[in-house]
Amino acid sequence: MSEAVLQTYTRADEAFDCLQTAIIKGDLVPGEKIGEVELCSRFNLTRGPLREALGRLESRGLLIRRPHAGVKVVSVSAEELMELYRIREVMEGLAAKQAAERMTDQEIADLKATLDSHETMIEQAQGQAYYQAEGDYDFHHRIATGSRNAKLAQMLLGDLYYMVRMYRYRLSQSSGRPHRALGEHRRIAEAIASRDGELAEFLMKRHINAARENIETKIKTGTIGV
Amino acid sequence: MSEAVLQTYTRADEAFDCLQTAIIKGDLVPGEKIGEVELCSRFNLTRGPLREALGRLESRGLLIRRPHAGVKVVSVSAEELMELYRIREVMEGLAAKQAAERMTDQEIADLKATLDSHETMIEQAQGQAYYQAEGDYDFHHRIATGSRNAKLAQMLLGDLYYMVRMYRYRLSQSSGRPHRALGEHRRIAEAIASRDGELAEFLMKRHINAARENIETKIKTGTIGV
DNA sequence: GCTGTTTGGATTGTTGACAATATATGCCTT
DNA sequence: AAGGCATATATTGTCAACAATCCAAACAGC
Repeated sequence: MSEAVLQTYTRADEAFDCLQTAIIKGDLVPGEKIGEVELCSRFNLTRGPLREALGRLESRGLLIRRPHAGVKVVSVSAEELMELYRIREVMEGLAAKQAAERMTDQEIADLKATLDSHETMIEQAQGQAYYQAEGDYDFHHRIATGSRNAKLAQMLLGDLYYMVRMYRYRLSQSSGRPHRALGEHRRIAEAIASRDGELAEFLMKRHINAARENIETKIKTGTIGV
Repeated sequence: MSEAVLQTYTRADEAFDCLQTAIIKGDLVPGEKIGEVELCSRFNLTRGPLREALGRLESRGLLIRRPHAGVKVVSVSAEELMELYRIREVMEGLAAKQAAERMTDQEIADLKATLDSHETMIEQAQGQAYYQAEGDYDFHHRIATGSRNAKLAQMLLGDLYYMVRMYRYRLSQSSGRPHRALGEHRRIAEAIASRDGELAEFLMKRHINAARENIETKIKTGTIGV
């Protein structure tokens, strides 16, 4: 949670984080119109920083704001979630390719260590969806930053992942295929370790596509609903 | 410029547009620290809407804002421009693929008409870089929206294109290969018209990659500088 | 009884003033 | 004379009040 060098943490940042997590966790239900003053009293903020945070959130597409008509959290649909995964597929494929070319040996070692701890977490806390999700997020996070592509990492970490996590909370944990996902993660890490960019890209794209299909079938079979 | 249904246009939006175009056009030089009050007097704004706009711009990565230390426009590098094109390659490839699957016949006809007018523009105004750039932007814009992928279109049109256009203005027009680009555009349009998604994706990726290489060689040979 | 208008209330957008913080200058110490 | 520290200024972050706008309910007209 706490970053290394934490410059003066302004109220607007606080508001931004609060609202973002609230949206992701579903505390702010989508579609419902919500007033600024209520948000202020709910998060102990004033309207100045709040409005700045709202502007940022709107720019990131997490909420819609019509002038003089209030804000509302974006309503979600299964199709849009699928579209998000299609974007992730190509972007994370690129990230994996560039990571294979540019990651340092140390970063690769850390990546593998992450997978080890992830494995023990899965064994110990079976079905503890939260840790699985966090481990999955950590893996993809490392590859995104390892791509050495600032804009790519920004778009993945700053936009897409928050969106996906929002859906995830709403679906009360999606994947539920920890072992298979872990195996796929390992193979991606191996491809990166052997500096095989094309293979890493291919495996990553297939990995995300599999996750997408997994969710799609669950939605279609009615296992989970949106 | 003027959109069809223009909801009440708030000052913050105005500030956002002003600053964005100023950044893209280079009126705000990168790296230079600039104060809020100066920005206000320069664009006839007050600090409230200005700050909101600054938040949005920062969220989009066009400027960096350190608390109590002012804002500065992102400084650009040739490598970052190359990274942008790599992102464009995969994302627009996806857009082309989905556009081939989802565009209406009317949209495809419009796309082809766009290319026709683009051709006449190139013939009439040889070397008029501005129109070439606009035509190119129009083509890619149509495909992005035609993908029926809201988030993809938002990321392309809302983030990447502004970045690329910023660099473009700074390089005082890049491509300079209108005929070849037009031919590539036509082949992409044909692939979309024949509903061949994979081909459209392949051609689009190659098209953007070629543009990237074109700029890269120009930078390396010193034809243009950043 | 229904539609169109009008008025009232509430909410958002905006403004200006106040407080907190970082940078820069000058002084003191070594 | 050079470096570090303290102060001072200027700039940003924050706050509370004002003005503009939209939504809803009530009333009049058909």
